[in-house]
Amino acid sequence: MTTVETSSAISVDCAVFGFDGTKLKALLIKRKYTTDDLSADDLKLPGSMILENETLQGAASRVLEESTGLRDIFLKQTSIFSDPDRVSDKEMDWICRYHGIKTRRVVTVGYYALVKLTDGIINYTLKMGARWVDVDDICHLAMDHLDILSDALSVLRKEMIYSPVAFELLPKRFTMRQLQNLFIAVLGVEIDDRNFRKKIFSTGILKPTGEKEKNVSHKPAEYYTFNRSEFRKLENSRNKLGFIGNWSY
Amino acid sequence: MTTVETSSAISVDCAVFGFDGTKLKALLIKRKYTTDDLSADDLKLPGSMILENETLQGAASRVLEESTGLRDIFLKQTSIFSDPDRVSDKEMDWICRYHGIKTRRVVTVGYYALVKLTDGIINYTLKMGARWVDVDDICHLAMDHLDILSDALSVLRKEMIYSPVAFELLPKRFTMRQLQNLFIAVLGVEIDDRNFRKKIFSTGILKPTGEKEKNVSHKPAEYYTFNRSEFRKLENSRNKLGFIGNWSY
DNA sequence: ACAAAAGTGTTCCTCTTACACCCATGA
DNA sequence: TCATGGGTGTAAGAGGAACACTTTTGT
Repeated sequence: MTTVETSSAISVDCAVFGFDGTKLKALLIKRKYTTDDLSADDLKLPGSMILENETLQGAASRVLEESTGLRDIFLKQTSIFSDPDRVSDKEMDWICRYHGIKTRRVVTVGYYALVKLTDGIINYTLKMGARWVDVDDICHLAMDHLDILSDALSVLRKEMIYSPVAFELLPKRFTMRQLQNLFIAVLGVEIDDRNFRKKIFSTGILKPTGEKEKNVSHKPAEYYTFNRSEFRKLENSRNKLGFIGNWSY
Repeated sequence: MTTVETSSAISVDCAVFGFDGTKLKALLIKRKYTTDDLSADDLKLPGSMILENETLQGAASRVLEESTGLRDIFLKQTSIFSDPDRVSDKEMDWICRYHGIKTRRVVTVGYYALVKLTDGIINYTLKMGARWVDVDDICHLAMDHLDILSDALSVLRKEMIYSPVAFELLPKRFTMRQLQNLFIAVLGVEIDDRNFRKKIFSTGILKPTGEKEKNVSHKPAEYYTFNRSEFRKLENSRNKLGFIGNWSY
């Protein structure tokens, strides 16, 4: 039996996703404190150490509110990053200085959040010195934040297929095309227009608003809303357990 | 910006599952140190604090090896349990004494492991004072370990449907009936014999051994093995991305 | 009138489901 | 010979995939 005293700092880092109608974006912030060794212009995910009386979920919510001004947004845990060497010594110095703590090790818990992008939020995040960057264009981040982001993205992909998280990324009213573009952007696949509409409508979770696009130089598209209560009903009548061994992939 | 010094002990707890041909079992251990307040006969999941230079996965592997004598078994992270009040003060005393540490808070990371039950392992675990208990019969565990176990079970259920983890729980050679019973036990559903065989065979991931049961008072069943390389092939040719919006549940 | 995106149906095919009887063995 | 579980086929229905043209609007 091992009885070594061992304790670690625990942080959360949030991959915050938004969708601009065409591209999937992630919220990145500039590191505020830089030293000679660490370049001033690299980006990181919003994150924080957890406070004494906080759950991890609570810490992640707080981070989200600090960086976007939003409460009650979709937020879910992904993985934990616990490699003892996940941050270099230099990075460790930075972290201790930035957070005003002293520790030899930081274990971080990844979260992913989904945000409905509006002008208000974009302005707010800009004011906070944050940026919404196309996920496809992100090839480097501070520390292991690219790993955390990639992991979050892969979780998002899975969830998009099996649960209606898509609607967390769309405005209240949206067109079929926006919904379809979202699937295309996140999953990176081509989707047939007709089959897509058929499939979505067959679930009955979309409610037509009767309103249409205006000032578009083509046939205006109808706006829909997500019928969450209808979805709940479907969810409860889940008799789809014949799905034994979908191992075709 | 909050700059409170904060650090926590991090532990791992492992839900270790085994299958005896009919029932799904979990490995439980008795708490070794008891006090006046804590009853001596409650059970917990195998677990440990993480050591200084260990990843979480490493700590979980170590726990598994300590409690089963096995290395290289299936092991995967589930969730993190970080409620500041997840263990009572009394429990906290026990933990500090048991692990020889001093801390105000323990965050624990859940893992689930899958073990091929053999006489060897059952004997080993018995010698270690551990027991294999029907998961259906477990209604109380120390601390929040029942939550951790339930969470692990729900992850196992999902994984059983979408990936071939079933074979981690079966001996190298197994009959169709064993495989089917495993699905029934884990998923809690009825499964039609003929459709099940058809589905499994159609994937091509089972290799007949030509060998049959002996000394059974009925037509002897054939033994099969899991064709992992064939599965890898299937896995790589995953062109099943038409699965858009399986929200029928 | 033209450019641009919205909206709409049908056919083919695969996969899922439901269902009942004979076979091989040990007792 | 009987009890026990192993092993097999088919038909009907649902859901997925592929595919092309007309409609509405702004310019």
